[in-house]
Amino acid sequence: MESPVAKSGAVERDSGVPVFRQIAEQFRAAIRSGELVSGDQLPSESQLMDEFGVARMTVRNALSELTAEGLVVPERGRGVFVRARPPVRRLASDRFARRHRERGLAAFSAETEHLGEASVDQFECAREHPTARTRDLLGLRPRMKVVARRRRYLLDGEPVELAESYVPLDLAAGTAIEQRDAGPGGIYARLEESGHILAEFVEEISARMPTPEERLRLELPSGTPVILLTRVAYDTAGRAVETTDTVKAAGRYVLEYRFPAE
Amino acid sequence: MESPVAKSGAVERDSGVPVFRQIAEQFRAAIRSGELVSGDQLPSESQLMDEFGVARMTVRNALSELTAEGLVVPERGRGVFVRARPPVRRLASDRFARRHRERGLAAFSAETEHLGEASVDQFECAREHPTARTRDLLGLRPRMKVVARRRRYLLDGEPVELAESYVPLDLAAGTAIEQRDAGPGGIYARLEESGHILAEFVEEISARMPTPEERLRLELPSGTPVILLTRVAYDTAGRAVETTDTVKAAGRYVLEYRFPAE
DNA sequence: TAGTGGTCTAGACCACAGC
DNA sequence: CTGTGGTCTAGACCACTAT
Repeated sequence: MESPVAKSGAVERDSGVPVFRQIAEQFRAAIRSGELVSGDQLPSESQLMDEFGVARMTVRNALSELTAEGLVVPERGRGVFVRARPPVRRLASDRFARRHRERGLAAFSAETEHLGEASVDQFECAREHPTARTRDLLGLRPRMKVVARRRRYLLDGEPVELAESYVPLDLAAGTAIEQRDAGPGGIYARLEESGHILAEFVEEISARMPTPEERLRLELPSGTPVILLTRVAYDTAGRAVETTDTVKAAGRYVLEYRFPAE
Repeated sequence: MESPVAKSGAVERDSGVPVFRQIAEQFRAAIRSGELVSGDQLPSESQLMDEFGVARMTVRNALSELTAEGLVVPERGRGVFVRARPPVRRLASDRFARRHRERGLAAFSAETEHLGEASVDQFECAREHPTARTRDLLGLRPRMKVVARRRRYLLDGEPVELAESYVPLDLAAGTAIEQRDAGPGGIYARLEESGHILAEFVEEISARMPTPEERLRLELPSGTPVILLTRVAYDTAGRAVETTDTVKAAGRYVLEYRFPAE
């Protein structure tokens, strides 16, 4: 394995800066400068031990720091590679416009129409008691139930998003909202058909590290955070008629919002 | 150190699940269930070695996994603690409303008016050539310069946000935009005074792990991502008159956007 | 001074990828 | 088969915190 870093492999033992951090910094610099690009292989651990004259743990410490930063991805039996940056997907805030529903597109389809081939490979639907948070978002009284729709979305066969939608039971009972396929235009279209014309969406965005379960289901490399997006839909009477929690792989998405300066 | 996990400290050596991961999972469960709460101290490394009958590296591996997930924070010479969750700050999308400027509040002040005492402790201002990305966002021709304002914002004395704003030089030259204190209402107020009435904002949001420099400047514990927010301000003529890149500690913020269902 | 986490060494055995 | 990263052991010295 030839690496620009390998040749200049030198660390100061008594500089006060830990050796493993010096090694990590050399690779950080190489990646920043473009010397190493997406998919490039780093020298193996044993090569790095030789080149820097350190123990294996020191090398692994350096590599795990880079892994935690999301810069490199180790592959068992193969090597450590500079992380490939999948193309970024842009979600514009008009993605729930009525014109999309009128063309028969559900929310996720409208979002991703130009981004790839969308599909759902995990789906659960149930009537249940909402969590306190969901109850607050929907403005429900205690003991009222909701219809919960949980699903995993794929784009071109790769998992990109986990979503959980909740609709108050009195609005969803017996409708296509309780079916796997909620019909053309999705659940928003069904809600409007039953007289709840949508007036406003409120979205909340935050980010954090994924839970182990989310890392598995979204097939995330370590060192990559998730974006949490919660949307609440209000009808023209000001009632919250639906809320969706989504977990997206950060770095695969950019969210865009436009708003007037008033 | 008494810990609920410590007493049930048991791992299966040949279950196929790595021992360090089993140890980590026990603490994850304890934190999830509320058995361990913010600020609680975990058993020390040597206690964990005894309780689980493993080597120190195995214990440290478990702890570093929890650290990378942002669940715990090690403190040198003191111990490992369940991470304190600072209060979440909500930023509503009306935070740039003209009414705030008319009250003399600059953007950050309007954002954070109810959240704490805002201040700036690092400031740089320079005329320079923009990066390709900034030039695109502002729709500038090559070789046009911008005024760059870089600063670090504090809330109640704690760093919460890094911001870099860019204004085309022809709009900023000689104005208060080049001063540290851009005056009442901030740079948006100055732009409107010079005839560029603001019409629309476009914000882009993404998230990633911080660079080492960002981690230092924002005093972030490891295992906590940052939210990147880029805003472009357009005037009534449709010209991009300003753009700001901000880096926020995720987990300290929730962003909120409201938009009509159209 | 005793206890904590931070760094580092020098080994070992394993599962997995690729030839 | 060889080389890779994944896991684990058993030590060592250090800087820092608290008492």
